[in-house]
Amino acid sequence: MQIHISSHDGVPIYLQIVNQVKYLVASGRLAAGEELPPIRTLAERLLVNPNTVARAYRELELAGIVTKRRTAGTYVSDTTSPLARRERMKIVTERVDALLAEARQMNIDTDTLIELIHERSEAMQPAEAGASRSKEK
Amino acid sequence: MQIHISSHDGVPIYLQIVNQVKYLVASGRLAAGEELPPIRTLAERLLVNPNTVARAYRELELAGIVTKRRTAGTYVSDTTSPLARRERMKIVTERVDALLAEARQMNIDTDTLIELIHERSEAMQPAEAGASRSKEK
DNA sequence: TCTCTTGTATTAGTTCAATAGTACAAAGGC
DNA sequence: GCCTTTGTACTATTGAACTAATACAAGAGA
Repeated sequence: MQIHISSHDGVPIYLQIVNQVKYLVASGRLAAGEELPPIRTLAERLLVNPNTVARAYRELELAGIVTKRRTAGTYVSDTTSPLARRERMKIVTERVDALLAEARQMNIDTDTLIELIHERSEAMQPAEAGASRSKEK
Repeated sequence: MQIHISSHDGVPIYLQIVNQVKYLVASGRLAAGEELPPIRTLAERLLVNPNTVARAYRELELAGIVTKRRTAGTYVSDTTSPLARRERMKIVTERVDALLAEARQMNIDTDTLIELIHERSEAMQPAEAGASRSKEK
């Protein structure tokens, strides 16, 4: 599993791990059922404290991305399950609400906002070929 | 100007001030050109240190919401000016990019996202009658 | 010019999130 | 049963964000 930490670029180490694992899973490079490195192993490789990795794994479990089995290791959850999708929609909905609130505060109407989203979406570099995204919805 | 601080509900005082002023401006209760209370006055009223209010005003100036004149006071900026709008769009664009990144990470495509935005937008309670939003765009 | 009122700058204290150090607990294989 | 490997729990340290105390600077108006 390819993870890289940039110390002191502002974003906490545990969050860097969380985000990169999320990305690996979203892009299909980490398949459902696959095992993540043990906490200590990853901690050693990244030169951080095991607790920091443990925290990242805990957040990932909370987010439904992985499942931990007490002494057997940590595994990628089945992301395509309806529950997982529902959870993800819940999170994105929160972000959308926040965005709408801010846009309203700035006198930017919904149509303009959606137009902006189309623009930025097209401007984004396309995902990797191996991504599983295209299979969903 | 009606501002209330709830001490220790987690969100920093200066941010509470920023948000409430933003809201007052967006809702039209604070019109462009109107003067905000002097830093010391508001600090006294809210029972906080003048520096805390000063920080809030600084953030508001950065956000283009208000303009400070060295010894004359702080005034609500003309929000309808093209420059101000450009600044606001810049900020919202950042938020949009972050949202798109997160959605992609969660295997939620742009169409689904836009659909969600429509839903949530309609679910939001309508703005106040006095808002100036309707005049723009 | 003087003085009052405005925002500004510098410094220090306090709180809290992030990380690390270290010891514990549980399950599986020999 | 014992040992290794897994995740867990507790405590301490550190650094950044927030707030405050206090002194400074500059413009408006009598």
